[in-house]
Amino acid sequence: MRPPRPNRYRDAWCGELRAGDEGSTVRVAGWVHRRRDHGGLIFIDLRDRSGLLQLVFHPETAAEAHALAERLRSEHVVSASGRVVRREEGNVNPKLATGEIELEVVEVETLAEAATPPFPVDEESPVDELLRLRHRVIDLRRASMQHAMVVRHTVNRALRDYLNAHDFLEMETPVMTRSTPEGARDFLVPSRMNPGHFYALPQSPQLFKQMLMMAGYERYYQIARCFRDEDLRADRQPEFTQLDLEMSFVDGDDVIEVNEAMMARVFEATAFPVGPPPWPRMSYDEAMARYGSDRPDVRFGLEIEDLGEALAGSEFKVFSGTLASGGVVRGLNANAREVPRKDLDALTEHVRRYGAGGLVWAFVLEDGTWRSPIAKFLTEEEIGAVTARLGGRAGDLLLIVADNQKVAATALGELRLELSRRFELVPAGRHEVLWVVDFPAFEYNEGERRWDAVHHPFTTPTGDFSDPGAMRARAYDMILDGTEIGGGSIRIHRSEVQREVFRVLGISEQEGEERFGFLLEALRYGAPPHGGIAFGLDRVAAIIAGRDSIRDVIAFPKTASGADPLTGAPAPVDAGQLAELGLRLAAPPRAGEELGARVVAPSEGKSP
RNA sequence: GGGGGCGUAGCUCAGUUGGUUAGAGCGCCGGCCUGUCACGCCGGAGGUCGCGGGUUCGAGUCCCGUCGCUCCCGCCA
Repeated sequence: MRPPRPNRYRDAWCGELRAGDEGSTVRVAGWVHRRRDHGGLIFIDLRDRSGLLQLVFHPETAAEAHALAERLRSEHVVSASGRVVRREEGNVNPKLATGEIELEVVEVETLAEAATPPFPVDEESPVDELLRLRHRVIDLRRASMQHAMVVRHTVNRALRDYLNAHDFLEMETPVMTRSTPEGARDFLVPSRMNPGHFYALPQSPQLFKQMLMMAGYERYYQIARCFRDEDLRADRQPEFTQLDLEMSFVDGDDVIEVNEAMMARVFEATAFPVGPPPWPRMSYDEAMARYGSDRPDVRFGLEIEDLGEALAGSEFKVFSGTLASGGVVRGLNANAREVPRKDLDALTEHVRRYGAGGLVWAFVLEDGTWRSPIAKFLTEEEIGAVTARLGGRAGDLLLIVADNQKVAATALGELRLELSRRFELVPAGRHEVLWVVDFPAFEYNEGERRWDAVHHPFTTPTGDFSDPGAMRARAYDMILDGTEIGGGSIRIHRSEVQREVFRVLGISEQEGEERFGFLLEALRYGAPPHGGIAFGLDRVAAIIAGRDSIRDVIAFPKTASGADPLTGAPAPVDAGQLAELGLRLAAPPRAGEELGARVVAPSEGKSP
């Protein structure tokens, strides 16, 4: 960090003083991280954003400062001046960047006292996340949180640096808008001036950025807040941040190349170990077949193989019946490892969660036969063929699922991931980026009995509209370590194609006009071929910072129930506000005291 | 909407088969301590066992309900 502008509070950063500063007189300011009072000598670790610095208070040479230091407590805010001295041999603390020196304090001023924090500002013990969120200001002081925030900033800065240098314009789009349909539920904002009418918060700036292309802006980007009113997960928040970008007169290759260069810059800036682009591209079909997922984690093996050929003539009904009805039999080789019966049952339970009827397990024995509940139903040839297909050797555990194509793929894909967690199959420090391409354009929704867009309704499809299931989308996803971090496509730039897609999706002429009339109209006045992508910045930052939850890279996140324990949002509003908006509640709000925000307030009222 | 885990001191947790006055470490407060760095030593305070109901002579412990946190399925790119 650059030195601070000298003022009455400080002229140096705590964490940046070094042996070379020995002898200089400096003033530092920050929070009391720890105090070690020896009765005579007092040591205080002072913390600011740059790090820790040990202050020493000598009773003889600085009696007044020493007396004041006796009263200092954790998290008090102070400004202290003194002389930087080199520590004696043996007193050096190698764990501290500033460990070779310390500040011999001459004068200290308390700028603010602090109530005892509800939990320590250190990394030693885990703290309940609700408590961390309730006291987020304290939590954000911790070094690991500050690091996560810096990582996030570094990601943002690298993105902006790259895009600014490549003629992208940073442009803003409305947050109060008409719903842009990505399929999720919208957050709504009632309009006071238009009773009964609502704005929607954007699920993404999708249509606006397309219209910017139609307006001739060529290259656009935005770090955009997006909103989706759906149930949360560790990697999903009701509001989240996307890097959104769009380019005109481009093909998929153009977009992919720009984004590879951009993300390579991000990985470099954050010292995240990923190989240089170009990164591999894998078709959707291949990803589903080999990894059972459209966001394959390729950091470990355990690839899925099709066993249909090996079992084509099998008499075993579970296999023959599945194959006869158009299903598949697939499996993977979990390699040689001790897996007790209890764990096999747990793995079976795991695949059942994804719809599979069951899981067949088989241990390959020295003589090539199997120890397996189904061994007696298969011929020696079939066992040999399956073992060969899976590359099985003595001691290996083979796992097999028979089901329809989609269930078998998903179940085995999730089984792979579960095995990698259980047996820690991902090598430490290994990270892999790849693109998944050639997605199907449409997917048949059995429940609703209609076609859904796999990407979104504005993606250019290829193929014949008479057979939507066979059409492909000009779409691409960037996958990092088995997480989709970005997804984009070449958009539709001709209104007749857009109308055809709406027709496939069952959106009537009238409905299309009502919901997307503005887009269709813009298309009529000359739209350039264009395409772009959006990255989930929270996910990118979380992976790079090594965090399991995106909440750890968001300064003020919400809990899994969508509440903010810090501010108490969401909260009831008074009757007057509702009346102004022309709204009346169907049911009274639950008592505020019951909300998580108010339940835990352990140190309230405890002041210094 | 469904399933799993969790809820005991400020924090992190233990608490046996239901049994007297609910414990530990850290933190906090007080005392001692001049080279510590998660300082050390001595002493002390601190509890609506999430909340409500039930069973029981007796409930932190068993049952029912409920609230909250969290992970997952559904949902959601």
